[in-house]
Amino acid sequence: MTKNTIAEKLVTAGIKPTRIRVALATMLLSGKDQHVTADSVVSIARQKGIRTSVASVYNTLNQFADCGLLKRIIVDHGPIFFDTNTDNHYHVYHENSGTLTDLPAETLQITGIDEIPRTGTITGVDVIIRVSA
Amino acid sequence: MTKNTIAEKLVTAGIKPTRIRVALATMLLSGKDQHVTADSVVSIARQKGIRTSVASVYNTLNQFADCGLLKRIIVDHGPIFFDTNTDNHYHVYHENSGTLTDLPAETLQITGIDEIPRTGTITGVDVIIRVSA
DNA sequence: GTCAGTGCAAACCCTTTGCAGAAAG
DNA sequence: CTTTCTGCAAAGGGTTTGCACTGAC
Repeated sequence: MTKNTIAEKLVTAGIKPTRIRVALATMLLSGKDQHVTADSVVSIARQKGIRTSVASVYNTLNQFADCGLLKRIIVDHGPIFFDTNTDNHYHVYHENSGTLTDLPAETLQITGIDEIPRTGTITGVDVIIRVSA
Repeated sequence: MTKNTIAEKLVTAGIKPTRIRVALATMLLSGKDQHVTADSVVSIARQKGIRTSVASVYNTLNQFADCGLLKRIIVDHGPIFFDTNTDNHYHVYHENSGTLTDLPAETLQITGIDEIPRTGTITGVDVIIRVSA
């Protein structure tokens, strides 16, 4: 049942629901919001008995991100975080632990974005609040 | 004259004004605001006849950033940008060209930061508006 | 049987590090 | 002379790529 809706979600996003894609989508897209790295996904997948590789995980995560099922978050030059919450929202980065937490869009009010000088369309507004203990 | 004030600026920041440090500081801190990468600094420096190496440029830029003379900007997994404008401000990232432009702090009004749930102190608020042609 | 998907290993880019030589006081 | 700085080359971390194998229709 869940598997069906996950597979459908992939099809709707324009991705063929293959074995690992469904496996990773089930891991990532059917539970609660989480921030994962490619490495953590490989570990979790293997714990669950899913046989896969780093390359396939990167391929899959990038496909998911490219079609809007995941959001990429860049906080520093370390690993890229993938956010399963694709709603418009912001992030708090805890520098000591290297972890992220979500900040719902309502928490911050940002005005003036429409007035910025630009050519083209805005594809994203990334806000990261860095905190240190 | 300029050299003296640059050297003094380094001393004030707690850095001993050595040959490349003064050379790079002169390149970066005495003109107008710019966004550079380690690689671009090496190129520019060599064009100006300054003999240096990638390692020294990284060392120097990191020292400058650590003591507040430059700001690091992370936009993606590519090279780190160093911003010579250390005032509180935000950025527009032009995805097609891979370039950054500044957005003065007054351009955006962000309210609600004080109310976010956190432990510790806020060490930075990074805002990157991504635009694509 | 065909063709996309997968996994391994190697390549890749950017950054940092180890160490010997150079420079500054 | 001593100590720090510099530069080269090698190592390092994270991601992507090339290519043969697998698996689904």
